[in-house]
Formats: sequence, structure tokens, C-alpha cells
Amino acid sequence: MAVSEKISEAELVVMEALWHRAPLTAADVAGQVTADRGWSIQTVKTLLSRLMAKDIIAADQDGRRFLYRPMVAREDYVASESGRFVNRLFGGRISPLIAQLAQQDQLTADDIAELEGILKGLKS
Amino acid sequence: MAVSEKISEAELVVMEALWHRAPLTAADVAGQVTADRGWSIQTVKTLLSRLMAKDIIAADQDGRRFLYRPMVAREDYVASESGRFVNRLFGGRISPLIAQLAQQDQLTADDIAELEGILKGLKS
DNA sequence: TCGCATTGATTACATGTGTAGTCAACAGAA
DNA sequence: TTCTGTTGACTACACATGTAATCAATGCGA
Repeated sequence: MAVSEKISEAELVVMEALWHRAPLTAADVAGQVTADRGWSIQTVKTLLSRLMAKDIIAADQDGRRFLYRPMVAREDYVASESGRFVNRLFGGRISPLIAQLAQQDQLTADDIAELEGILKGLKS
Repeated sequence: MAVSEKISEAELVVMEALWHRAPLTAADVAGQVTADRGWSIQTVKTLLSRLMAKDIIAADQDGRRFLYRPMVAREDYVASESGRFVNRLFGGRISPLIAQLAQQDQLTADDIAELEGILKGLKS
């Protein structure tokens, strides 16, 4: 559940591809990400190796290729990063974060409605 | 207003000291942070130099020392990091973040009350 | 069977980061 | 005036990260 090793920016791009669909071969992952990022397939393979070394993904042999899959659920990663983030910048308190984002006009009417629903659920 | 250069973890510790009180000499900053972190004063000076190079802080000469002060307001930094964060992990949408944090039991009753107040203000 | 294309493994290299040591200048004590 | 301690500047060095090139094995087409 806990995500021990750090996932770097570039590694996260690869993880998003695997979270979106897995298992994938290195070539598949590259197909998903080289478009936006302009990486070579070698770069993707390096990132896959590093993620393997960190035990964040695993690979199952399929003939002479590997099929890569996440070992960490996106929800778990997001949960741990969210916690780290509010601790780092908001002393663990969430309402200042919301106030912050509200001030940046990052909250849509839908967000507000949704938040009210969430809060209602929490109070009961 | 925008924070161009990245502030690393260690640098952020120094920034927090300067945001808390400024201007400070290198020795003052070290006094604030070496306790928790076990850094030598040299480490603090290196971090100050790097922050200077990034134009995140400035220094005014005071005799043969320098008095360091932030060039970036904490609010601006927090705003830009918050935006970056919700974009990276929540596709820019905030309600999933709140739902996430709520699920981690990171929301206290006070938080909930405060959030309701914020939302009320936003709707009017 | 033999060469080529594919694939993982290894190596490369510049830049950032954490963590400091050393040096040179200068101000104040003796 | 000389010694010494303080201070910023410069240098160091290992590990992380971004971005790949190259190598070696191997399976498949000719």
C-alpha cells in the first residue's frame, strides 16, 4: 500500500501509461508516450528498468519480450503523494489548500457542488 | 508572481525559515534548520547560494555579512505548486483530490466546517 | 542455415541535488 | 601589527534524473 521509492516526473509518464492499460510491452508503452514527449524507445526502456529496480512495476516474460505491469495501484500512489503534499505545504491541513485553489479560480461550479456532496457524506 | 525555478526539498527547508522571518544571516538560517536536519552550516550556505542563483532569494550586504530575504512570496510558491500538483495527479480537477483526502481520514471536523464556509462564500 | 531485426542489458553523459570541505579576505582581539 | 575567527566563494563528490547509444542474444524470414 505504501509507495516507498520516489517516482520521478519522467517515470510517472510511463506509470500513467501502465495504469491506463496493462500489461504492455516496452514497445507498447513507447507507442503511448513517445508521441507527446518526443522520447526515443531507449528512453522508455531505461525508465522501465528503473521502475523495475524500484519494484514499482513488474514484468512477466512473454516469449522474448516482457509484459510490464504496475505493482503499485494508482490510488495508492495518489493517496501517498497527496498526503505528502499537504504535509509539505499546508502543515497537513486541507482547508488552506482548498482556500488556495478556490482563490486561483480552479474550482468550477461542478466542483463546488461535488464538494458539498462529499462534505455532506462526511458529516453523517 | 510565477515561480520559474524549481525549489528542491532541502532548499524548501531554508525557504521556510526565511518565510518565517527575514532578513536573516546565513548563521541565523542555520540556527533555525540545523537542529531538525542535522546539517552543517556549510550545507546551509550552499543552499543559500543556489537559491540566490535561482533568484528565489536576494541578499543585502550588512558589513561583511549578507542578510538574506525571499524574493518569492510563500503564497505565490504555494499557489504555483498547488496548481502543478492537481494538474499532475488529478487532471486539474479538485474534487477528486478532496475525495481522496477525505478517504484518508485527513479531514477533521474543523476542516469540514471550514470547507463549508469556504464553499458558502464561493457560491454567493 | 545464416543474416537481420527486435529486445532486454549495459554503459554514457550532462545536469540537479544532498551534503559538505577548503580557501581567501577581512574585522576585531591581543 | 599580527593572529584568529567569521564569512562568503569555490570546489568536491556521490547519487538521482533525463535522455539516450551501443551491445549481445535470439527468434524469424529467406
